[in-house]
Amino acid sequence: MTSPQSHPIIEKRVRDLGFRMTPQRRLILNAIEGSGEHAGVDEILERVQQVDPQISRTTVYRTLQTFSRYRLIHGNQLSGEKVYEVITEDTHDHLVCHRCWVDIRIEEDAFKSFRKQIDEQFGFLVLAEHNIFMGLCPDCRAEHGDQLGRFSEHPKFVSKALKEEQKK
Amino acid sequence: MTSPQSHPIIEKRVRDLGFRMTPQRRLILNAIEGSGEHAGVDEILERVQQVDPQISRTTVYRTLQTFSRYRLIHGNQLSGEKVYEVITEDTHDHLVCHRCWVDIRIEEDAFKSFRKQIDEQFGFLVLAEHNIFMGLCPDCRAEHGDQLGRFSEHPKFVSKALKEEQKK
DNA sequence: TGCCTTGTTGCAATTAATTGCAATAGGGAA
DNA sequence: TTCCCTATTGCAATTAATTGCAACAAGGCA
Repeated sequence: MTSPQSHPIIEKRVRDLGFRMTPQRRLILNAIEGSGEHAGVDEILERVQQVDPQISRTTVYRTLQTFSRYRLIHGNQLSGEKVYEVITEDTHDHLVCHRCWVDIRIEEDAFKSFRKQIDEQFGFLVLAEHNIFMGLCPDCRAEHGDQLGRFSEHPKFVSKALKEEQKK
Repeated sequence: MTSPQSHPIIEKRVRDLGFRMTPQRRLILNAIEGSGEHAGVDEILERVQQVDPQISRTTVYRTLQTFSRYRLIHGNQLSGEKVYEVITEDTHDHLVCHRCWVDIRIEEDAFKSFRKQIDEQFGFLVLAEHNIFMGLCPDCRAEHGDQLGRFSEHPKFVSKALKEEQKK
């Protein structure tokens, strides 16, 4: 399932920045790309170790940090968990529902006019991409109205919740 | 300097949610409000312990987590550090420069049309507020153009960098 | 006001994330 | 292809963040 070469363009960018393309890094990039859009650290480590169990957690942390810093990947806080995605030309944003945690992917276009407005008004160039905007999805609005309710639900991923269950 | 009652409205919201208003929590809220806009965990702990050195780091972590979860405060990832601000009626966003880290505060208005657009297009109600949008400020654009440069600068706060220096 | 329930605190222990360093290996140059 | 420089890795150690639990105290109720 895991392709030997994650993404030729990214690999080139890694090298162009003076970094070395190691098997570990390739696997990490694959793990991020291969797991839907958003991958957490644990999920990445697990996927990576399925191929090579030798790879250390340290390497994963360090790679994510380095690549984030140089904008090869993008880390985002998604309800408690920090998740990563690879930055490609295909930029987009996310609408995530506070209540049901559905993740609606939207194309950059929707954000473009905001960017333009900020440029005109402040002269500031917004580079932010892969934004996650929390809110309420159409279904939840229809069912519960525009209120968040007394409390927002606990921000747990299915995978994490499952793992917790299995422990017990 | 530190007012005995951080913010009557917030205190009410805390109680309304069924939480208890303890001296520790009051100090923590004060610490956040009192330290410009964005306060990191260490800064909060330091400020709080200036008044009552007994207050534990655990309590700070736990309060921030609980209050974030219930949207009394808002945590944001600002270049490596997680920072908090109290959520009041006065919502606003931030433009932070990748290069010089200047923080430009902008009123919600600029974001409103984006919100409206998303509502019309997807039926999704964007609640996200206190957003931090990274980009390039007018000064840096004038000096260096619209490129980020080969690498983005290390995301360190002055306060943190200072502390590091003092250690050595 | 004083009692009592139960949310909250602080300690200690646990788990997660980061860092220092010696060994390893990517990949440019010969 | 081989050599060599140095970025990267993995281990162990350190530091940061979370959790369990007994003691404490906020604040509703009599």
